[in-house]
Amino acid sequence: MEDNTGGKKINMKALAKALNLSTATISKALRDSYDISEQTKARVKEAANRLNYVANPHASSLRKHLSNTIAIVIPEIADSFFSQVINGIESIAGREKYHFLIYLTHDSYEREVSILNEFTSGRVDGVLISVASNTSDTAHISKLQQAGIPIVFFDRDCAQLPAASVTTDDFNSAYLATSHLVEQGCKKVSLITVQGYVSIFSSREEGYRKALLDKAVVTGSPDIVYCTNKYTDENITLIREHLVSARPDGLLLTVEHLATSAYLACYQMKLRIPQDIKIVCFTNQITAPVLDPPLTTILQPAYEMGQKAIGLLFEYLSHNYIKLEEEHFVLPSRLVMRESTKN
Amino acid sequence: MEDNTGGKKINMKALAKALNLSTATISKALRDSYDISEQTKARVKEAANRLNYVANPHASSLRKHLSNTIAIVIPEIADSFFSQVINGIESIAGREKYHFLIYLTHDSYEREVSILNEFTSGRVDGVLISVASNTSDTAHISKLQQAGIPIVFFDRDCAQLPAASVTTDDFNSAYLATSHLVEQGCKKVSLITVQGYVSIFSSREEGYRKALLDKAVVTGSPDIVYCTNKYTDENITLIREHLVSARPDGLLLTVEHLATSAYLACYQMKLRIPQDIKIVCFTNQITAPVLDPPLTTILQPAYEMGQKAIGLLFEYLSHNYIKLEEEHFVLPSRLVMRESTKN
DNA sequence: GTTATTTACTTAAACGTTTAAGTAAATAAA
DNA sequence: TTTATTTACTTAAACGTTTAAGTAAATAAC
Repeated sequence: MEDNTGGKKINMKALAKALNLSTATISKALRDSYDISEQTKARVKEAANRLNYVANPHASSLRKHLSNTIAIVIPEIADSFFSQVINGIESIAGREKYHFLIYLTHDSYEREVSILNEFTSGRVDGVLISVASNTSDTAHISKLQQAGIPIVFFDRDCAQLPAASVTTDDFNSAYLATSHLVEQGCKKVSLITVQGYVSIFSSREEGYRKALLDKAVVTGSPDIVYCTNKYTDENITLIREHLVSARPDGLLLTVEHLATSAYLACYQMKLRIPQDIKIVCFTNQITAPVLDPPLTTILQPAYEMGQKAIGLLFEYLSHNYIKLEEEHFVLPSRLVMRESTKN
Repeated sequence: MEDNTGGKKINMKALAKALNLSTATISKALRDSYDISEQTKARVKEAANRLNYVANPHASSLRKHLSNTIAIVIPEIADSFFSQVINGIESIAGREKYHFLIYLTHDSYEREVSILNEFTSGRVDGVLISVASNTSDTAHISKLQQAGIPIVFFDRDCAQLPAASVTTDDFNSAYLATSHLVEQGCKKVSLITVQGYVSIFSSREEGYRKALLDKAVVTGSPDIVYCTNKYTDENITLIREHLVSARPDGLLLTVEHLATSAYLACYQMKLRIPQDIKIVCFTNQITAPVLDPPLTTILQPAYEMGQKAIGLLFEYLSHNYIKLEEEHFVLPSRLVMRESTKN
């Protein structure tokens, strides 16, 4: 590592000496400064290329107060939603000179705090974050903003904070999905969700509640099961118990991994989907159409959300002065109807 | 950004002045150096904490020639395999002081080359990579090794290179899966795969071929369809055409996203799984047991591969001198039998 | 009581860039 | 021809750490 005898660590000074120029000239030539002759630029670039010179990013960042690095902070990655978001981000940013640091909070507030606190150090130029579901105190986020680090929320935002956000219409989607279940004949729709302070869960819950209220004539009262936010057998048990005790004929699932758990719970209970119970899930899994039965989903614009979020950040960073805290985008989700809610 | 009037960018010098100490003392106190008194250490740490001081990582990295950053280079992220690998990596490294840069090659050799070339700059202390499927020339990798940057391959390695690798037993898994299909009664098993120089694909193909050879009495000759390595309608068409022209009664799918495509193709052709055609797929998707019908899978130890790969890198980086190029781990995959191959 | 050692610091150089300021030579303007 | 401007560089400081080397005071050894 330190003494890599093989690789000759070529730096700017070495390059300068090789070309009999000053490091200043090298630096400017490589960045196409106007006050270097074309001839010299060509000479420098050729040599840099030939010797595999790549500028040390730590030195540059230190000097320029710019890291050309963005932090992506998400709860989990084993989820097609976040995977697609990252793809969206990368589709915009890959061609730029930016680098991406990825941090997983595992949906823990404490981890989120300690991760974000570190960002005041200049490690990153901006942050894209989908907050942990139990994040209610937002001091760590405000602190970062006060330190001048731009933040864009995506998917899960903190409504109370003045910060840019790119979300989808969770309330509406849940409302539509619940209505859809009722319209397909469900008399007793339960919500299977996870506990959290985060807007997406509360919005989805509210959308669900509102739909039931509006359809009060045909539906029972809200009935909600709170699962853990990871794929475990525990959730299957929770859902099964609920199926036994509450006997719902419709389920709205708010998280991707709950689809598998709910299906398995129904199989185990010998409940037929959609004859005995109808199911809708918020998910972007590509397998939805080949499930047994094909799953009606609320498909979120994950890729586009990633693109929009990084787009906002870049716009801010390139000093096209936008007021980040005033930027709020709500991209529409889409209800994709399949067999699991067939009448 | 530059003049963040609100946030007072506190650095070591400011902290030193506030405590009437030199920066050297601050630096050492924060790193628990033996030649600072306990009293002073406490004072420094308290102040650092109170003032939200976080050391500038660019300055540290520049001075120490260590970035505490690892690059993860993968083809795609919209894939539960790589998601799980990243989770595995993070499970080991999250508690350490390391940061992760993520790079997507989109399975393009050219992108891979340009990404890796940049790593000679000192940006990262090590690289975890799963190479692009069309990577055959490995000069870019050797170059990095010669520059002293440790590399660990996972999943997709370059067999011809002397470098650490953590893979799974692709040949064997494909062999077992193919044999399983034959044992379940298939007379004509086709391989649906993607083209690539990468060992996983060639190994899986060889395992498939070998199994057919060994079972020559009952099976037809190898029949292989090469799809594109992303989830597109084009692949569904390719598979359908193959179903028509070759009339296989068994399919071995080598990539996760092909499961959905193959199922849809069969549905469209009114082929019943497993009665008319049996299917096995290399996939870690959690929905496998709730597909129609439940899918027999080759489940790869993705999480464990991530853990092992980062473990090797850390072992090397902490100067427990291991010869990285001699470390080769093959973790077993598991054939999980379900309805899709039922007799 | 003098000398050696230890303790707890400080000084200053270094890491590899970038950039403001400076400069000599060439060209243009007067 | 003298002065002003432009061209194409160089010098040197700065970014914020870390660390080798130095040092004064306190303690220990003799």
